[in-house]
Amino acid sequence: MLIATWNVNSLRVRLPQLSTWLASNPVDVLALQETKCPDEEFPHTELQALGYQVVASGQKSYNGVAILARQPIEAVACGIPDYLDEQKRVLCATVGGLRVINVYVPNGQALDSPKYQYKLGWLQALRAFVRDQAAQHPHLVVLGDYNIAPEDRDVHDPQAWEGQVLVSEAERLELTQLFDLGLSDVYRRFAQPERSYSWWDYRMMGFRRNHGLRIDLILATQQATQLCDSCHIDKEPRAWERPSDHAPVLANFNI
DNA sequence: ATGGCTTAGGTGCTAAGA
Repeated sequence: MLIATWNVNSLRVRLPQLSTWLASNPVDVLALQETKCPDEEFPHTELQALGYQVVASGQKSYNGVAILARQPIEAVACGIPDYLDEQKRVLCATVGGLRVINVYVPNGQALDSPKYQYKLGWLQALRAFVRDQAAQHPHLVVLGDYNIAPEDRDVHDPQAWEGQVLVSEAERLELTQLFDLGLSDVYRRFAQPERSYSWWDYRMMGFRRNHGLRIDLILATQQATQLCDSCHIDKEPRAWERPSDHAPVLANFNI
C-alpha cells in the first residue's frame, strides 16, 4: 500500500496539480494538509472522479486536513480527544488495515510568540493521543506537515536557522518524545540524497537554490516500519507552475 | 537587511505561513 502526505497550500488552488500528480502517482492513501476549505465547500466530486474516497476536516482560510483513499475509509475521527482546538489539524482513519493519523502541526511563528506555546502544548496532546492509538493499532502511521526539521541535516543552512522556530530545541524534544513511543521517521530508514528537503520558501528562489527544510514526515510504529520497504520525496511538482511550497512524501507498506 | 512569495478575504490592504 503506497501512502503519501502533501501540504497543498489551498486544495482548491492546487486541484489541477493534485489531479496531474495522482494520474502519475496513483497512491492508495493520500493525506492532505492546509486544504483551507470548509467541509461544505470541499471538492468531493472532483476527487471522487479521480478514483478516491475522501474524508475531510476543514475550516475557512486556514488549516484543514483530508484523507483520500482508493479502498474504503473506516473508523474516521477528527481532532485530538480531550483537547479543545478550533483549528482543524488532525484527521484519523483506517484504510486496508493501516491506522492513519494525518497531522498539520502548528507552525509556532516565533519562539516568543503565544503560537509557539500553542505548538508545544499541541504536540504534547498529540503525543498522548498517539500513545493511545499505537496501543490500539500496532500498524499505525502518523504522517503530515510536522513543521519541525528533526535534525540539522534536514536544514539547508543550520547556522542561519539555529534557535529559530521549526528547528528549536523544545520542539525537537517533542518530536524525539514521539519517536520514544516506538515511532520511526521512515525516510531515514533508507538511503537518501544529500540535502533532501520537503519545503522550500517561495521567496528568493528557494527551490532553485535548494534552500529548504525537511518538515513533512511519515512516522510509523515498529510493526508498521517492518512492513515499509521504501520512502522518498517527490520534488517534481514543486517545479511546476503555481506549485505548493511543499513536496509530497511517499512510502510503501506491504500490508 | 526579518524583506524577498503565495494564499484567503475582500476589493486595499492585512494576516499568516515556514
